[in-house]
Amino acid sequence: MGRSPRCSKDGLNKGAWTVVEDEILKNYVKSKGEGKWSNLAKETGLKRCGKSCRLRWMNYLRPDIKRGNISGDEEELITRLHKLLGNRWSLIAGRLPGRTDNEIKNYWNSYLAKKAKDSLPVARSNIEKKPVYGLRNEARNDQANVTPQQHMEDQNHDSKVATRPSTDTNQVTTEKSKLPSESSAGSPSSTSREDINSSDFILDLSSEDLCKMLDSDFAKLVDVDMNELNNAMEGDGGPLLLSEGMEKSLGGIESGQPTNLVSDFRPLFLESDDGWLGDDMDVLFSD
DNA sequence: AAATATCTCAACCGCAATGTG
DNA sequence: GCACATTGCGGTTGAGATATT
Repeated sequence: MGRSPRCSKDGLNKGAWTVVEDEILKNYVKSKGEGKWSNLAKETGLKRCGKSCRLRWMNYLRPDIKRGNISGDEEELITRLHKLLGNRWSLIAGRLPGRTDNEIKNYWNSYLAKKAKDSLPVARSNIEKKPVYGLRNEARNDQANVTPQQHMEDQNHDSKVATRPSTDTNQVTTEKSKLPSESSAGSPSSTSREDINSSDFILDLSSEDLCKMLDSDFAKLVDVDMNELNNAMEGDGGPLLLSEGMEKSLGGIESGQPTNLVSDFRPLFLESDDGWLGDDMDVLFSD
């Protein structure tokens, strides 16, 4: 599966990984830890670029990766997070223990995006249908003739740990301050008040992670908006208006009524004199 | 049974951010 | 401050599996 080797530039292998390559990579990470991907090839003689090694480790060889069908809860969480964050798959993956950004991205593109596009509610009846693919996966897993990779996979995931890897936290804390994409996959990514206030979503986030998310991303978002808003207010742009769709998604805001994005979000994202306002909500959070 | 369409997912690519000398 | 190397992310590709005609 996957792409076939296209070239052997610089003598590097491309395409599907072999069992031997996987073993080399795993052994290296075991002894040296993650991070020094470019050194890996030099020190082990593995004919793979660092990028490829990292990808293989992150998406496949990590011992804590969870395989199998996305559960209904996970699907709902993905949907909510995508609505909130857009196509920031690594950030979304950070909230789903054992799931990789690639896996979530694939799942979204192959299934949830269509659902979102069709504006279908997340109906259980549809979820029940999905196991058409789930059955396919199960059938694959049950196959007696598994590829060496699949075999390894099974071994790996039999012993998988359900806890989040420490890198997940790093993913959140080191996430770049990109704004949520609105152009992504034709799906809504506006930040809805309903989502922000959604108790189950909030409960799903640990206070630590949420604070990190807010500190790393939305605080910057607000900073940008503050500057841009000031310019817009004083310049030719006039009051910052939200699109009709965005207003609707924010809920309770009459269409056409000028909306001050900053003032709407400020209570949620900005710090008070005594610290982030969310601190007061910590009692609501659970880990 | 064969041809065709659809789906899945591992892997590649390009870009931007970050680190290093 | 600059140039180069490395890392990380999101978008995209395409082989193989499966479903449909």
